[in-house]
Amino acid sequence: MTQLDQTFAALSDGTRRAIIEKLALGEASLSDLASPFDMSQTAVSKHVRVLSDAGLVSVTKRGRTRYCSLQAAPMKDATDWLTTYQTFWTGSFESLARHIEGKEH
Amino acid sequence: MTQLDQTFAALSDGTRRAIIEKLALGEASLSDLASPFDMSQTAVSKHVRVLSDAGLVSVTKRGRTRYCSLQAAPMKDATDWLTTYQTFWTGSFESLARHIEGKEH
DNA sequence: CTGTTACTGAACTTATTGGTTGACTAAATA
DNA sequence: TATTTAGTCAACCAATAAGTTCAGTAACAG
Repeated sequence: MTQLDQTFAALSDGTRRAIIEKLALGEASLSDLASPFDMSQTAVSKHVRVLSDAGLVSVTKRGRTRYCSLQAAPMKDATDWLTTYQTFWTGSFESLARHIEGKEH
Repeated sequence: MTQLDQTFAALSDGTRRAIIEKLALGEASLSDLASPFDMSQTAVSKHVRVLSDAGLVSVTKRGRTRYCSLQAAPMKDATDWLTTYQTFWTGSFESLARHIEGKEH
């Protein structure tokens, strides 16, 4: 699994995206993150582990509480990959073809 | 699985991203897509199936050949999700917090 | 008509995912 | 000190993913 693989895989689950959305508002503890969901805290803890393995979230322990916060870099890479091909999706196909062919020599 | 789940899951595999990169240059047959990879054509066919189930690629049959081409909409949704939170990653946290809180009333 | 090419489908294997429960450690509180 | 709270870890389960092989269909080429 490459970094990009892990990032997109982490984003492919609605629970994990909801966690990211909440963390975008600021740091949160694991129990804060878990409370809205209809699943065990262990399950949420596992989702956070997936996010942190992918480097999207960092976890720091203060007392008995773990605080989670977002990490920018890997998600920026995913955004960059998508926006490169966005050129195609928005219709300016020819310029993208030139862009990609340009990389190959 | 929601549409966004499927889109991100489809993008989480390097082989599938390579297929998308090739299709960004234009339509290609399944055998064209399969040839660069060190795996069976059946495996590549399955990857294309994942992409087409997610709506990222459309397949049309002409004669005995299947031609694949990119579909914009679902990937744009993924890009949109990411760029919403990009506001955070690029550092302008306060404005994102206002943006998200604004959606909730 | 015969052979080859372009695929699909079914059956199978192995690994990973997303969830559970129960037992545990560590920190705060009464 | 005793209890609750925050969280992890290990074991387990069912479902899915990513690959394989083999057999088959459909279309083109000789």
